[in-house]
Amino acid sequence: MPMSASNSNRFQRRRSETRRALVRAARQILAESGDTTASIRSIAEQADVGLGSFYNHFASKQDLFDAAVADALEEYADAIEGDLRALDDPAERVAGGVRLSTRVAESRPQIVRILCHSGLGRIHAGRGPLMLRAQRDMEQGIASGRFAVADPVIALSALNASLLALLELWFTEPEIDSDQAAGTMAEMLLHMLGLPEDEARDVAQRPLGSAG
Amino acid sequence: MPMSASNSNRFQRRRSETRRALVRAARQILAESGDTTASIRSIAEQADVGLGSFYNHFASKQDLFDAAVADALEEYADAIEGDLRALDDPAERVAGGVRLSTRVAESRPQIVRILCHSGLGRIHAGRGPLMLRAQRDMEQGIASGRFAVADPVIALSALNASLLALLELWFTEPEIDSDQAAGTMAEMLLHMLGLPEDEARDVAQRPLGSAG
DNA sequence: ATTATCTATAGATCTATAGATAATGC
DNA sequence: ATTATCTATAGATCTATAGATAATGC
Repeated sequence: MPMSASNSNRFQRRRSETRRALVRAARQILAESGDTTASIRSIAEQADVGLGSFYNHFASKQDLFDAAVADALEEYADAIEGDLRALDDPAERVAGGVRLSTRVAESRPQIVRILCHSGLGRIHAGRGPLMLRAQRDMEQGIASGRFAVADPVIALSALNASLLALLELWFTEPEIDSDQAAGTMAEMLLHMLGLPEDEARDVAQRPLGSAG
Repeated sequence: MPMSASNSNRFQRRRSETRRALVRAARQILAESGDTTASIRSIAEQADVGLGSFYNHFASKQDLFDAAVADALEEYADAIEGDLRALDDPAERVAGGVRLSTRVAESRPQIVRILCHSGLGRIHAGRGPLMLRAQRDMEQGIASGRFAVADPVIALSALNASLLALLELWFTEPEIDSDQAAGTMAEMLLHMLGLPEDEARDVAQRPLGSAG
C-alpha cells in the first residue's frame, strides 16, 4: 500500500514510515505555531514514535525542521509545476507563479503557513529547483526583450519577496479575496519588470491552469 | 553622565542601566546568530548582570527579544527620519526609504542584521511609526495621482517586502555595491507604482540626505 | 541473524524563586 | 526604610544513549 519506489522490502518501508511520521509532526508544528523550541520528546510523541527512534533518523532538532521545510517546499513546487509547464512566455510564467501561489494557499494551507513561518531568507537561500527555474525565466525574459530591468538579481529579489508578502497577507488577513489580490500583485510586478500597463493587465488576467 | 530624561535619581538610572544591558545583549545575539534559544542565564552573563535581575525586567525570553527588536527598529527609524523629513514628494520619499536603508546597513550593520534575522512578518506586523508613515505616503501618492496602483495594501506589501529583500541581499552578498543596488531597486519600485521609466530613474538618482 | 524501534535513565541543562547583600532616598 | 541586584538552589525539564524488545530477511 505505501508506494515508496526506492523502498523494496518491509524493513525499509517501516523505517521510512517512521521518518515520515516525524517530518509530518514537524510540519504540523511549523504550520501551527512555528515554535521550534518544542522538545524532541514532545515531537516524537506527536509523531507517535518512540523517543529513541528520533535519533535513528535525525542528528538534531534543526535537522528535522530543515527536512520539514524542504519537504513542504517540494510539495509546493509539485503543486504549481503542472499548471506552469504549459506556459512559454516568461511574463505569463511570472504571473502564473504569483497567481498559483494563493491557489496553493487555499487548497493546501499548511504548506503556505510553513513557508510564512520559516521566513524569507531560508527560502531564498534554498537554491532549489523553484529558484533555479525563476532565475531562468528572468534571464530568458530579459534576453528576449520581454522584460526591461537593470539587474536580474535585484528584480528576482523583489519578485520573490513580493510573492512571499502576498502569502503573508493571505495568512494574516483571511478576509481578502486572495485570487483577486494575486492578480493585482502579478499585474504590478509585470509592470515593474517593464511590461506596458495594459499588457501587464492582460497577461495577469489570462485564464490559468486546471481551474481556468 | 547617562542621559535618560525620565530617570531622575540614581536608583532609576541604575535600574534602567541593567535593563539596557540586557537589551544590548539580546541585540548582539539577534544580530550575530539569531539563535533565540540561548539560555536566560547565558544572556544575563553576556549582559554582565545577575541571573535574578533578568526577572526584574522581563517576564520571559520572548519578552526580552521582542523588546530588542523594537529597540533596533526604533533606532532604524531615527536613522532615516532626519534625511527623509526634507522630502515632500511621495515618490521621493519611497525612493529615499529604499536608498537610505542600505546606508543604514553600512553605517549600523547590527540593526540590519537584526531586522533580517527577525523576519518579514514581525516587522510588517509591527504597526510602528515607520509603517504608518509609509502608509500615509502611499495614500498621498495615490490621491495626488503620482502613483497609479489598484490596491494600496498590496502595493505596500510589495514595497516593504522588496526593501527587506534588498537588505537580505546586502546581508548575504557583501560584495555588491549596495548604494547602486538600492538605486536600481528604488527605480524598479517607482516604476511599479506607476511612474514613467525615465521619471522613475530621475527620482531614484536625485541627491539624497546629508551624504549627498 | 539482523535491524529498527521502544523503554528507562543518567547526566546535564534550564527556569524561576527565595533569601542575602549592597546601594540609595529621606 | 526601601529598592534593586546578586547568589544559591529546588524542581523541572531535556538530550542522548544503553540495553531490551519486536519485526523481518534469508
